[in-house]
Amino acid sequence: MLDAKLFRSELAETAARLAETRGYQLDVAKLEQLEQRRKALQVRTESLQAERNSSAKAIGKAKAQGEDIQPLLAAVDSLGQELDQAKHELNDIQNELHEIISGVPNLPAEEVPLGADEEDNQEISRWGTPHAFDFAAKDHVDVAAQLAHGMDFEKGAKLAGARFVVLQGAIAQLHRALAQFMLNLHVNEHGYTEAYVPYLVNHDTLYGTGQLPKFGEDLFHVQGATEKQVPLSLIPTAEVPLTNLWRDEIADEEQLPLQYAAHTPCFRSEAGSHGRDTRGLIRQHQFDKVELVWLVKPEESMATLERLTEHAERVLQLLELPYRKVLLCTGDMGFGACKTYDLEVWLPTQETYREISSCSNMGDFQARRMQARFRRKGAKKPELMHTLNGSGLAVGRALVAILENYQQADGSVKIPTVLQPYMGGKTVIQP
RNA sequence: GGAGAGAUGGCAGAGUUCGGUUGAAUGCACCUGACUUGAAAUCAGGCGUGGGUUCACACCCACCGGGGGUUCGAAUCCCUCUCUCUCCGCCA
Repeated sequence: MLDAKLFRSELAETAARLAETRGYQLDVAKLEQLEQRRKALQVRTESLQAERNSSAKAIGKAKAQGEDIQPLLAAVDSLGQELDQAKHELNDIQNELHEIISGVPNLPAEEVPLGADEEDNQEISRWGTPHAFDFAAKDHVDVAAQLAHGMDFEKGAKLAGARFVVLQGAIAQLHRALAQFMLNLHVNEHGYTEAYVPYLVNHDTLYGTGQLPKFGEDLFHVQGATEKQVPLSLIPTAEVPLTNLWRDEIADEEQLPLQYAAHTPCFRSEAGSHGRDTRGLIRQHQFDKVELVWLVKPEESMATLERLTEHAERVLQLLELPYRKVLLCTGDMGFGACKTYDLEVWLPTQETYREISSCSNMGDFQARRMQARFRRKGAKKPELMHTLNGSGLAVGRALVAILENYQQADGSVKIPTVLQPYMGGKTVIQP
């Protein structure tokens, strides 16, 4: 959420910037009108409340002294009704304002290139050289099909439906090895605190990181056995629980920066992507991810984004997977981000780079929703933190990349050196 | 699953019986000043969060787990939800 003050004192500029960067049309006239009414109503409501408070005190005093309070009661007779009405009107307006404002995306950082979609993203760097195959390279589905136990989409469909998979044998083990390797790397070498978190979260938590109210249809919602139980939702990423660890908290300055890493499954309804990436493991309703989250002081967030991205890159480098780093343009960034790097891994059969990590600085956008704050030493007022998150990496897509990049002519798949200790020393998965 | 107790400011902990000047006693922690060579101890003062009006000074409003209700007035009474703790049962 953007600072409400932007919608009051700098409405025109904010609207122009949102249109320029995000193609987001802010209804300026409506906001102005609502804001005007809000102001009048709030002043009126609060002065009625002040009046009620002082009357109530006067009545209390008179009663204590044994005076007749009937005339005083008569004097405030109509006040209650008036106040009720003013409160309701104010409440309606504020709800309306909040609904509009909480649906406005974050403003991109200055240095983010202007653009409408992924066409305008900026390639920053490339690492590694795509392997030249002297045989016809297969995609990960076909590679896996040749192995003793593979990737079983039919079983996935039987058990749950489309976009679910069952992994078995060496592939399942490789999948686990990847997650373990990543988490160990970040915890042991990059300073992250390992966290185990709930996979089901409440609506306040989802609001905090920006999934609600606007993107509820991207999630799986879970209702307990009784109507009375509070509704929960499956996390679409560990960013949600990790970042919300500091919702409604005030940290001491010395506690920052905070950095968390967690390996969790992620659940996405993929409501808007019917027909996209239907083959293989690329786009599933359930996938595993190692997520990295930072909570920092505002002045440190941009430098932290670089570090966070390097940590994700390090995973690809150690796995020896060719990738490129892309700076997303204003139009392609997520709702809450002010700057995002995507890491894209090389997939030989698609002859293209596919997203495997997304690292974002959310600025104070989530922190404001969550009221995640810190207090500088000696300062009276708490300040909003900045939050960042990045995948380090998506486990399923990393598995895809390995199967495709490490396949050999005989149908076997080499195991990347760094994963071999996690595979009982095995160096290759045989057909 | 059954029975009971509880949720108050950074922490601890009064207030809830019998609603009234209580944004909330007291202690600890913390900050500022005095004393001191320095520190400790002591003394004095300060010390929650969010929001609104205002150039500002300042003033006002809301908040005692969440939501709703009763009332001129609710931390205090009623309803409801959530969470925590104790005992029994069950369970990975």
